[in-house]
Amino acid sequence: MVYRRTQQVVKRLAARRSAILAAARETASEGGMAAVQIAPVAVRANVAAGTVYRYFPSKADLISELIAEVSRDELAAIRRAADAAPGPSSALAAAVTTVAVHVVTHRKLAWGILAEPVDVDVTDSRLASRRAIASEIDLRIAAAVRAGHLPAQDTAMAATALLGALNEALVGPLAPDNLDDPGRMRDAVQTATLLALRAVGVMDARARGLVVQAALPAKMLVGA
Amino acid sequence: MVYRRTQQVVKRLAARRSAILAAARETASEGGMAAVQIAPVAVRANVAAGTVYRYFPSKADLISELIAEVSRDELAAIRRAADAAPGPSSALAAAVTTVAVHVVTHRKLAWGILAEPVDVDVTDSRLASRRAIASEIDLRIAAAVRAGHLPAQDTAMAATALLGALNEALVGPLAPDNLDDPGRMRDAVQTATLLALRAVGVMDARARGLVVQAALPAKMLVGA
DNA sequence: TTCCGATCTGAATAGGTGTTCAGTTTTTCA
DNA sequence: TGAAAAACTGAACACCTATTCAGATCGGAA
Repeated sequence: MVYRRTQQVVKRLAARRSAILAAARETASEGGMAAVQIAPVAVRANVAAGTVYRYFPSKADLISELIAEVSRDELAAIRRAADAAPGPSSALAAAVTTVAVHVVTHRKLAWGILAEPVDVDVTDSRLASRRAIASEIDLRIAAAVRAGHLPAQDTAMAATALLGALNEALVGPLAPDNLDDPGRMRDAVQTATLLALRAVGVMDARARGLVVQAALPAKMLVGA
Repeated sequence: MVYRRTQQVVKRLAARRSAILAAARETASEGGMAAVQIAPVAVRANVAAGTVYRYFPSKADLISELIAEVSRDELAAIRRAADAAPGPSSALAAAVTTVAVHVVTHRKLAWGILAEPVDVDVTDSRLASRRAIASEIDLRIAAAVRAGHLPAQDTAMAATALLGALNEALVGPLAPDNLDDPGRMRDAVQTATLLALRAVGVMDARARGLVVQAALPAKMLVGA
């Protein structure tokens, strides 16, 4: 054996891998998944097209990992926000608001991860991503139900529907325009969150209160 | 002028056009939009691939018209159901139930029309389709608000979110399995409809009643 | 310094499907 | 019946981008 991966090399390899993923993420954020093509991503990451294949077996794997990464970040943010809340209802509201804020602030990326047509099959990672977020919301709904704050219900379907409502209202093609305007964005987030919370049975008045409370911490997360 | 389109020919042309569209629709129903390729559709419609292009300028046009057609049918069903209802709340419930029943009974088609990746750009027709359905729901929500049955709200976003909830819960990748089983299907439709109605502010108890009432007519529509 | 394997490069390749079009068939009408 | 026009056929083409791979370069050990 005359060659061994030195620490330095290991680091550089890892850095390159990250660079490629980051390039893919930036590209998706700017131009949607359609823009995530091997050649442009490679250029952005300062490598040749062929090099991408030394790090990812295929484009599908690259995009899958991009989806997984974004999904992990989002999940972490949701947990952070929810765990900081004083009770189950607040936690749910915080979780939902966090999702809402995240998707409006990264609409193209969110759309790309959720539903934008891609030429490779990323069904599985999209499913996993959805499942992860939905499970987390499911847990929070279930906790609120146990606390007697919400009516008994099919929490899995409730979580799914809640996210569907949020996504369609905020990132789907029928989402309001001018969501880049901070004021409109805040309104949209609050309105959508209110709808989502009412869907699972939070009473209207209570929901409004929770939304307003939850909005601040979630807003702060954006800067982080 | 030595050639004129005779009535017979006009009919045959129209029939062929319909046959091609029908073939596309069947193909989409069975295999999703991904299966809608020119060659297979042409075979199914008993024409050559080239002939498709005498009726539709491009695959994008073919699919766009497929989307528009399905959308028209759906809209008509919604209106029929809602108009038959005794009051604004019932009308809304009937409309929502109709959508729910339609999407669960034609899940692949619904998914294809809503969100499945397609290799051609059908953004516009998808948008138009969503907009048409959403507008109709919007109207119904607004009517219920005017009647004092629902709190004042952003009816446009409410309609969008409501449909998002329904679609995600019933046709999205997280929808329950075994929706082919009639019992499960009925449960899923009722649960999703309940969630959707609560989102726009229908009180829980009232919503349950409306859902049960609306379910029957909507079920009947399926057979029609 | 020198050698060898790992890594990188980027032009060439591959594969799949929408689209075209030259030739064939069908239809109309004098 | 014959001629002209429309309609149809289906094999060939075009296009696009993921993927490959032979050669160039880099990094580590003796």
